[in-house]
Amino acid sequence: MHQILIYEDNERLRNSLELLLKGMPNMNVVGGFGNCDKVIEQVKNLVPTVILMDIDMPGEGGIIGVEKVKRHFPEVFVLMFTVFDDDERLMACLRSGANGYLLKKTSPLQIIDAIENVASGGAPMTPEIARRVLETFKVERKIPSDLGLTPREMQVLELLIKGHTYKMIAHDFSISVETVRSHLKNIYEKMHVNNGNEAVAKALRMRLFE
Amino acid sequence: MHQILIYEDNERLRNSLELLLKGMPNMNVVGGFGNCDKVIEQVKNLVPTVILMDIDMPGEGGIIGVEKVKRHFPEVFVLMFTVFDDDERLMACLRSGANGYLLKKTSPLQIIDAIENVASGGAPMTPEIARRVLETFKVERKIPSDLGLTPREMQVLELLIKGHTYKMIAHDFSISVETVRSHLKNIYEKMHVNNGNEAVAKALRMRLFE
DNA sequence: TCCGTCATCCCCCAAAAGTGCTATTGATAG
DNA sequence: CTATCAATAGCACTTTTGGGGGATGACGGA
Repeated sequence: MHQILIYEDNERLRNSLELLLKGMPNMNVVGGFGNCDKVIEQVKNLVPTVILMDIDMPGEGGIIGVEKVKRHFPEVFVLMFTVFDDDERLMACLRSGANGYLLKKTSPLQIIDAIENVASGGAPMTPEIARRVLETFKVERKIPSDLGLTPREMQVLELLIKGHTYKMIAHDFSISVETVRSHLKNIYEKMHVNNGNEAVAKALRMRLFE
Repeated sequence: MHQILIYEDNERLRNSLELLLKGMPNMNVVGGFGNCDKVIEQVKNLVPTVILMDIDMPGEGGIIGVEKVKRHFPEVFVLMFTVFDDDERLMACLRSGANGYLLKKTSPLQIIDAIENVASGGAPMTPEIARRVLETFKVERKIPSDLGLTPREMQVLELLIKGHTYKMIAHDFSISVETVRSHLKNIYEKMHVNNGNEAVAKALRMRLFE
């Protein structure tokens, strides 16, 4: 039996949802609210297993809502339910740990499906959303920007990032400090930076290391 | 009519797939191979619209395969199809631009579905895969880890990351170098690091700045 | 009011880093 | 065979950094 809590500011829609879900034999709607202002208390009291969460609500919206819920009750499944489909909000919800993301044009049948799905550990998304999530991965792929650093230079840079001094680096590789110096000079030149701090920042931002 | 190309080293499975897909009125299997060694040529000659791609194959596997295909023919949909479900490989495929990811335990019906889905711009994933993709997002979420840095200290650290020297920072804020020094000392202590490079790396890794 | 924190400033001093040169060796590519 | 390049090393010199002190005024909470 799924215990469902609904956050949706449009009363008519909220009522429709309640009706829809109550019509299912294995679903129980434990509550419905128009904003997330008291979401923590409400979840504590009503102990839902799945939350249907609208994004755009007066007062605290669904993005703050999912954050709060997931921070305090990570075991509760949160299913975002919204008309919005901009990447900004989508990513914000996903980062906050939303378990699924439905667009409001989703059919009632699919909503039921999604609830079953999320409750059994899945992550329901409309194909459209899934596509955009994958798109993000591609975008996140960092250009294998080639600075032309030699293998040795990469090793030296790596230790520099770890906070090692020239002396320590020299010792680690059993080479002279002067050599480390030389490598660093070349590294700085290739990276177009003037000191270690900048090089470290640039290297990490380019995802040369992680 | 979907033009389908199959990469799968298990011949029996490959034949089953061909049979299955050929049984559909709107699908045409244009070819099937046991590895990706000549994937570029093959795609060029057979002009598929959708590729079913196994990951583990002798010679060039599916990960190299999807990379090649997506680099040369970004418009062709690639559907990974594998027994492997480790995060490593999954992410590698997604980053390379795979359009969907199916586990081999997926039912024939779902495979048909997935092909239709991917061809219409969706991103079919098993619920299990979708869950893990979302999981990745959560992990990537930055924890607002609190080092207890004061506002001023944050400003100083920010400039340090930009590669500014103490002197430049002092000038930027119209304060003395000694003050910058003091701030940095406090910053290093709070961050438990011993020098600027380490501080820069730690700050960026903690996503204190971006 | 007193205590803690923040931001500011100062001194000293040693260690580390950065700059500009040169130079040798071995491997590799043309 | 030569030219290039990676890796090694050195030296001289300046600037920057880090660690150890200590001090002041302002502000805010207990």
